[in-house]
Amino acid sequence: MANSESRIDKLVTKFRVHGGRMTPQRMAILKALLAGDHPTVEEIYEVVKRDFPMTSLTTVYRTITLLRQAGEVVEVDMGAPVAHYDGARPYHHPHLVCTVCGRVMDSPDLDVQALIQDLGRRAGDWSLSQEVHFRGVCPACQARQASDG
Amino acid sequence: MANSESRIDKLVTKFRVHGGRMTPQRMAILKALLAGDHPTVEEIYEVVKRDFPMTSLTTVYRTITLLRQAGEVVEVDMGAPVAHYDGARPYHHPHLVCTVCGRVMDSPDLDVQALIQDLGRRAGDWSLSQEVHFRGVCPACQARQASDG
DNA sequence: ATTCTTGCAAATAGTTTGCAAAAGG
DNA sequence: CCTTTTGCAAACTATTTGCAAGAAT
Repeated sequence: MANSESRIDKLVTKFRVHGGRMTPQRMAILKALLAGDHPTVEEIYEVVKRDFPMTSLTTVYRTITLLRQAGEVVEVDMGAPVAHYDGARPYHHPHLVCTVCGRVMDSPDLDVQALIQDLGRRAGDWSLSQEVHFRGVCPACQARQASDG
Repeated sequence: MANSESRIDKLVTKFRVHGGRMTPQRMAILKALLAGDHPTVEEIYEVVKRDFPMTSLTTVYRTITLLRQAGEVVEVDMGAPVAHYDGARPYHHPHLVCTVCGRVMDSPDLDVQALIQDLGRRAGDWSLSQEVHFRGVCPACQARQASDG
């Protein structure tokens, strides 16, 4: 947990530096964001409510929005139908998204630099980021599909 | 237009084969879908209304849903905030999505087969499709950003 | 004729916003 | 104290659905 400890510290600092205030709600949201694996707003909300039951969904939305604006959280939204958030690696990088359960996973080590540069040029000079989304079926859902009908 | 003519024919056939009926609304929607470049439901609706003003948004949604179920239309949805549809190439393939204007473009020729197989295996046996989304800024929006502030 | 399709209006789901009360610095 | 943040309720946007009227085969 040493990693997420220091990441928490960085996020707390971020709030103060930008004139923001550190509230119990925000602290709980930061922890839940980092504890989960690409959680949705709803998932963060559920975790936060355990320790801090009076926190509202609205505040989770607002805090995530703030962190996104500060460049400390990355959104993974394939519109299916809810967005997931990555607070651990707040820079664009490739993700795998399960089309069955919606689960989001960081891509294994993959260098897309050369690929997106070549692709962007050939597309007529698009400036592509490393925000690349792959879609497919995760192992758990494959197993479920095999055992069901 | 010989291409989209035959594609229209294929879609019309698809409706009849599956016991569906060909209505003026559906015909207009098919044409608008193929005439546009990755149009949204709203864009299809606007085009359809020119020739067939009494068509409803609901019917556009329902027709697109039907075509998706029949495997004749592919959805490109990065949740930002509306989905775009590709009726010309109804199989999964890479797309470029502009993070500024939302425009969707087919990827230039790109063989992702080897990439997704390697990636899927290394991710712990995900079964990845060729539905790959790259995000970036299109040339038009780059120019606009350069000339604005 | 019978079944499918349509249009409307209402429902839904996720997210955002206005506002007065509460809390941080 | 003064400003920011919160929680609630209401607004909003994209999409879906129930239902009676209308159209296709």
